[in-house]
Amino acid sequence: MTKIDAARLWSLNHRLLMSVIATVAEDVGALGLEVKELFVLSEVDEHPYPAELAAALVMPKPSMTVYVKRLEAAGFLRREIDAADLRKHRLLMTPAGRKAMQRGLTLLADAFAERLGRLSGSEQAQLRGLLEKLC
Amino acid sequence: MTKIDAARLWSLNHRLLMSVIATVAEDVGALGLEVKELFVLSEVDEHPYPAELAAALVMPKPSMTVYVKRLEAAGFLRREIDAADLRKHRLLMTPAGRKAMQRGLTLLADAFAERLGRLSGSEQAQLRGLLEKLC
DNA sequence: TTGAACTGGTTTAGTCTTGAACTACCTGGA
DNA sequence: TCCAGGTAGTTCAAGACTAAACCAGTTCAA
Repeated sequence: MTKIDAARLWSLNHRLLMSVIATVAEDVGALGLEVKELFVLSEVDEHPYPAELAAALVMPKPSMTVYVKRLEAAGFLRREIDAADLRKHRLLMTPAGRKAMQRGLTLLADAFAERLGRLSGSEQAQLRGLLEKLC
Repeated sequence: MTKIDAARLWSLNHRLLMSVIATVAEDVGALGLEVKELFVLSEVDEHPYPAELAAALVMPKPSMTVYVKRLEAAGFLRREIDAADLRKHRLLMTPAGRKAMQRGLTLLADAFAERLGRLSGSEQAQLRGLLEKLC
């Protein structure tokens, strides 16, 4: 694969993601969530601290402050001081947050699945394996 | 593949792309280009009008106005009125623009290739085939 | 214990992005 | 010909984003 081919591959991939986001933005918004907020929510269980989340999602810390604040105001997230390190804010998803997250992820998955539908089952499994190696 | 799996797959893919962008941002900037401007440049040959470009790259028209203006000011692009339709601005890449584009794409490809290096040659070919079906 | 260096999170201030409204132009039907 | 409805591109104001500076709490070597 030449270098320009790799860039082309990258660009195809990028366009795919952007168009899936554009497709679901409105329906996700109806849940009271922005798409980026949905991504944040979806990683809270695995990365329960803002700084960790920011690193995991490749976004600056101040942006995370904003998202967490909005998610908290919307009742999707609670935060409590970590007893072991008083600088840290441990994030906890509320039941409403979990529900919104699951609905949002379903919307995203449906839109993506519509694209994925162009692949056979075994091709989908292949793709999954390849992407996991890349991440 | 369940719906949540598809969302997971999507999220893996998204994180991969964002981290590749973050990696190359500085070096691409040294060429006098933002990463998004690089994407714009790379599609100019195929979509020589701003509205077309905006649609192809899944971005709003006003953003395209800004990018085109910057690329023009940087000497990477020229624009001329389309004789057949005076509303249209036909975009033409300058030699400097083409050079910057090629260098930028190489940087992007290198960063992506570093990730791709985790895959065997046949796996890379598989990935390419799968993404082409999806786009 | 002290304090220098570090880390988590927030604030601020300035930049970037984009929805809505606009101008200029095109098209097709009366 | 004329005009109503549509498209290309821009402008502007408002909202989103983030780099830099900051505060609070932690760590660890002296």
